[in-house]
Amino acid sequence: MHGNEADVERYRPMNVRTLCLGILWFEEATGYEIRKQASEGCFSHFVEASYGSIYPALNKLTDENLVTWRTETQEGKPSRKVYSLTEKGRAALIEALHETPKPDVIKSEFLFVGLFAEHLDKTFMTSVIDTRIAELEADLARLREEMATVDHSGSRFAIGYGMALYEAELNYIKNTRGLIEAGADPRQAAE
Amino acid sequence: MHGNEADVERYRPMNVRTLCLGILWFEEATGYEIRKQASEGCFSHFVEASYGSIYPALNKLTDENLVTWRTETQEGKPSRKVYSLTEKGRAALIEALHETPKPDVIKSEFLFVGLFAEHLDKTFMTSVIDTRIAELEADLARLREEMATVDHSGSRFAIGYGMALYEAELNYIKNTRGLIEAGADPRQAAE
DNA sequence: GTTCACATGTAACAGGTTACATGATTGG
DNA sequence: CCAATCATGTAACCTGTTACATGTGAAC
Repeated sequence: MHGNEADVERYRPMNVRTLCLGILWFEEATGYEIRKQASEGCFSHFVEASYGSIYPALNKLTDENLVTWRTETQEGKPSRKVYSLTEKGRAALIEALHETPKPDVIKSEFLFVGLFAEHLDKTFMTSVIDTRIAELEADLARLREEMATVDHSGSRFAIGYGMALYEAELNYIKNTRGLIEAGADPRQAAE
Repeated sequence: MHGNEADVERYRPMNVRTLCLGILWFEEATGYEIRKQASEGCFSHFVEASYGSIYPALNKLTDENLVTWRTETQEGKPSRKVYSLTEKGRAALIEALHETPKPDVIKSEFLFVGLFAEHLDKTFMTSVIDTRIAELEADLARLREEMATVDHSGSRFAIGYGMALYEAELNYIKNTRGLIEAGADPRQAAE
C-alpha cells in the first residue's frame, strides 16, 4: 500500500510546504485561510506566502499523504476544501523542526536607502522615515491586539518577539533619525 | 551614440543589481569583493548575494553602461576586474532609491521552531536557544567593531540599527526563554 | 448591476542559489 | 604536494511571485 511514497522529499525547514504543515498543526484550514494567516495572522511578521505557492504545496502534500482534505459545502459561500494533517504529516513537521534553524534574516530597503541619505533631499528622507515609523506603529498595534487574544505559550513568545523588535526599531529610528535626515551636509548631523 | 540603450530596465529597488551599484558608490571593487561586503561587511545584516548572481549582474550593468571595469594585474595574485560606477550608474542608483522602500522583512526559522516548542524535547530547545544567543552575540560583537571603524553617518545609522535590533532580540530571548523552554508542559512556564 | 469577500487554481516569469568548472599563487 | 585564498564565471535548479482565469453568493 506504499507505492510511490518512496520519493518523499527531504524537508528543508521554512518553505511554504513546512509553513502549511505548521499552520495545519493548530487547526484544519483551507488554502485561502492559510494565506490569510501567513499574511495577517500570528505568523505574518516572520513568514510570507501567496496563493501561487500555497495551492500547489497543498496538492503536493496531499500526494504524499501528509495532509488530507474534505469538501465542505457552506450556505451563502462557495464550497471549500478543508485540509488537515495526517499522522504522517504531523511526524514530518516534527522532523523538519529538528533541522537546526538558519539564522534570522532581515531584509531592509529602508536601511539601504538610509545609507545614501546625504545624496537624497531632506524632504524625501523625512517622508521615508515617517512612513517607516507609521508602519512600525501599525504593526505594533496589531501585535498588541493579537497578544491579548492568544493563550498558547509558543505563540505568545513569537508575538512578544515581534513586539520587542518593532519597539527597538521604533525607538532607534526616533532617537537617531537625525543621522540620516540632516540633508545634504552630514557634518551638521550632530547639531 | 545611444544604440541599444533604450531597453534599460526599470529599477526595482534592492535586487542584486542595485546592491552592486550601492557598494560601488562608495568605492570601486571586484565581484569577489562585492560578495564579501555583502556577506561580511557593513551591508551583511540586511542584504544577501552570492557569486552566481553578482557576476551576471555586473556583466549586465556593463552592457547598460552603468558600470565600467579595467583589468588590474597584481603580483602574487590572479588579475582581477575592478568595477566602478559611471555617471549614468550613479544617476540610476539615485533613481532607484527614490522608489518607496518596501517594508522590512524578517524571516525567522527560530521563531517557527519556537511555536512548536511544547512538542520538542527540552534539551533540543535549550540547544536551539543557546545557539541563537551565541549567534546574536557574535553578530553584535562584529557590528561593535565595525562601528568603531566607520565614520560615514549613513553607515553608522545602519550599523546602529542592527545593533539595536540584535540587542533587543538578545534581551527578549534571555528574559523570555522560559516560555518555550519549559518542556512538555507549557502550563509550568510561568513558574 | 456592480463591487466585495470568499474560494481555487495555473502558467509564465523573476530572481535567486548551488554546485560545478577553471585557474593563479602562496605558504605550510 | 596540498590546502587555502584570491578570482571569475556558468548551468541547472529551486522556490516563489504576479497576473491571469474562473466562479459563488451577499450586500449595496
